[in-house]
Amino acid sequence: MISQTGQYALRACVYLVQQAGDAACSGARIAGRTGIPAKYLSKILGDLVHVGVLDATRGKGGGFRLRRPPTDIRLLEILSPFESSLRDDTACPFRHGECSSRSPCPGHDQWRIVKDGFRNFVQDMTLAAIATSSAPARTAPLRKGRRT
Amino acid sequence: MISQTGQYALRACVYLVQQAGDAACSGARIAGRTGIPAKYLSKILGDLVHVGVLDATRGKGGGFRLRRPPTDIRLLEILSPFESSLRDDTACPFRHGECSSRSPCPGHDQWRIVKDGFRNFVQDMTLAAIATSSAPARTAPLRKGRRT
DNA sequence: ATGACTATAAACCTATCTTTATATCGTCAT
DNA sequence: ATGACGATATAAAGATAGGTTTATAGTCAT
Repeated sequence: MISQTGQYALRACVYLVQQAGDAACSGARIAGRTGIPAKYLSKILGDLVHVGVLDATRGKGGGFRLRRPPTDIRLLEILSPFESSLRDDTACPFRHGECSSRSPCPGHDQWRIVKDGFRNFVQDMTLAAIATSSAPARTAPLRKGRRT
Repeated sequence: MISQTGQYALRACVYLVQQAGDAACSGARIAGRTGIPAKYLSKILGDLVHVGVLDATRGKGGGFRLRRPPTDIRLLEILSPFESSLRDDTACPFRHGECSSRSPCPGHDQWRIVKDGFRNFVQDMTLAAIATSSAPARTAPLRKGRRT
């Protein structure tokens, strides 16, 4: 449901939150602790720099760090560079072309509940919420069935 | 959320239900009507024969047809040959190893609601339900949050 | 009637292209 | 010089296409 790459991105960011605060964290270090293949992770982290989730500083003592506080980063932001289904609104999987909200195919509504469940999850859940080992700390309540 | 291939499989089966009943339908015909690349579809349909969803007869007048009544076929059956996430139970996307139902990470429960929503959908929804153009005709009610 | 021919259609095998996952090398900062 | 990011190449998987083989059913001449 979430691609390997997407999961790597999430896990790396979670680690950065836990490693909290001060110094930057090298890619190699994150890879070691999270069990993600080091070289591949470096590419992923690079993408997260491009979209503005991470900051990178090179050279000795450099590494990656979150650009904004984790309470302000939604999972959607971390995942969307890697999950095409989150970027372009995928069409109805049951019909060829002619299936919209206006003339829905059977199953359309039920499917949207599922799809929206996923989308709302990554859209409302913050990085802080999944990283803090304490209480759920849900910043925004999950609302279901929001119509598009 | 559902792979291209999985969507093709669903759409082809839906077409077979609509084309209802009697004669077998050639792969080329299905491809033409559903807009699915013909050669690729033939491979997909072959897979669906292997798992017992479809019957195939060769030669003139041959083609594909459903092996069982569509009210008896769950979407899960059609999708599982193509969606690895439906076959092997994917682990928690937020943590490395140590995250179970017993010691859940934050976000674990919310994520399971989303994941179960998807799984229950494909598990409960029948092919007939998404193919009949009339009322939803939901055979089994969707239950949510069933714990594993 | 019956064998041969032909049209039809699935099955199979391989080749290409795109996306995803991974490794190698180069570049920059201290 | 060394630690660490960055861009580029390779590998594997998913998606697509081409062509050949095999099986079946109808047709047609003898």
